[in-house]
Amino acid sequence: MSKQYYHASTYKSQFSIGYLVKRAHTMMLDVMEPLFEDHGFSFIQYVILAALRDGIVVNPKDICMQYRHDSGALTRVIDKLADRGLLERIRRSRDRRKVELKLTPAGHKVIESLIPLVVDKLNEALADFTKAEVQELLRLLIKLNSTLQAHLDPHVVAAEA
Amino acid sequence: MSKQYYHASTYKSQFSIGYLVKRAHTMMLDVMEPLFEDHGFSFIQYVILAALRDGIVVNPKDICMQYRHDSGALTRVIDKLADRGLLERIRRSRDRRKVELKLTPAGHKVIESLIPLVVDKLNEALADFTKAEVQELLRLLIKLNSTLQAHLDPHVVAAEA
DNA sequence: GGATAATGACTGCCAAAGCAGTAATTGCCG
DNA sequence: CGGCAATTACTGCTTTGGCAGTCATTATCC
Repeated sequence: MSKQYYHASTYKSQFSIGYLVKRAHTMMLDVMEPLFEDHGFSFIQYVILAALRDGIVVNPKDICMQYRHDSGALTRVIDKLADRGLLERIRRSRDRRKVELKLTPAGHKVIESLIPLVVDKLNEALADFTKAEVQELLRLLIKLNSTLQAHLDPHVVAAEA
Repeated sequence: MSKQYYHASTYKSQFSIGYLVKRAHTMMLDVMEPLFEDHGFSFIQYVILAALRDGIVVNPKDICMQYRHDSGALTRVIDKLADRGLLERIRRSRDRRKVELKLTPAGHKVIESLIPLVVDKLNEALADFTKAEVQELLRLLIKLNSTLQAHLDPHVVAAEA
């Protein structure tokens, strides 16, 4: 059905998209995590603040799915951020099962102070790239992600009803 | 010093290389992990077997650095794989601090049986890509990784002594 | 409309990762 | 050569993530 770029008989991890993505992610963590720890935040805490800032997530459930974080563990992380006054939980009457997460002014201030540090590191990581290469890498990653997303979603693929 | 692709004032996570790589990694896990669990292996166990198969790592230390896995935690994972007879620890006289990990025939058999499953999923994930796109994505990821690697290594960059 | 299933956040328990410290071995430098 | 720092694997303890189950709320279906 799908074309064969990889073949079991010739497969080597070194040229696997999976391996290369994992490796990139690993090294990104190595670069980024110290930034946040210096400011008293774990990586997942940064991720949550940044995702809220940019509207990537609204509810805890969104974070669980987007970042593959356990629901139970997440509750406790959010507790800590809320205790520090960086975000608040809001129960809307629309669907009272859901909790809407919202950055407080203090939360906004924190995430905005971290962004420049991240931007610097990203620029360093891309120092050898031309502008066209960066754009192409972005395009291909976005394409890969949308394919993976479609492959994961139980959503309807074909036409029906 | 380094060119500015990202700027703090316009930064949005959605177009961050870091975010996109993390997202791809997350979804790869969502796709791959069930494969291994069905066969009684965790993802990290698969990673270790595959890395040994392809010569990416030799010692526990290699795994720690390559995959950012805690040294202590890793000892216990290796214990279990050794208990199941999939790999063995060898002390060479060359440097007796190091432990060389080696797949047993049973270990080889297991990893070879898992590879086709991985290959299938990778091909599905790349179904919408042209061959040229795949090659370009590989090239750019490898380039990104080598830049990150250089940035992380404490090794000497400039000329000296 | 009312029973039943599904959803979302949360809690308690267990397994795994992260941290610090230990022991054995090796590299380094006078 | 001899002392000290660095490296590697490993062990105990703490923190965190993963899992199962609960409760409240909403959607579904007869």
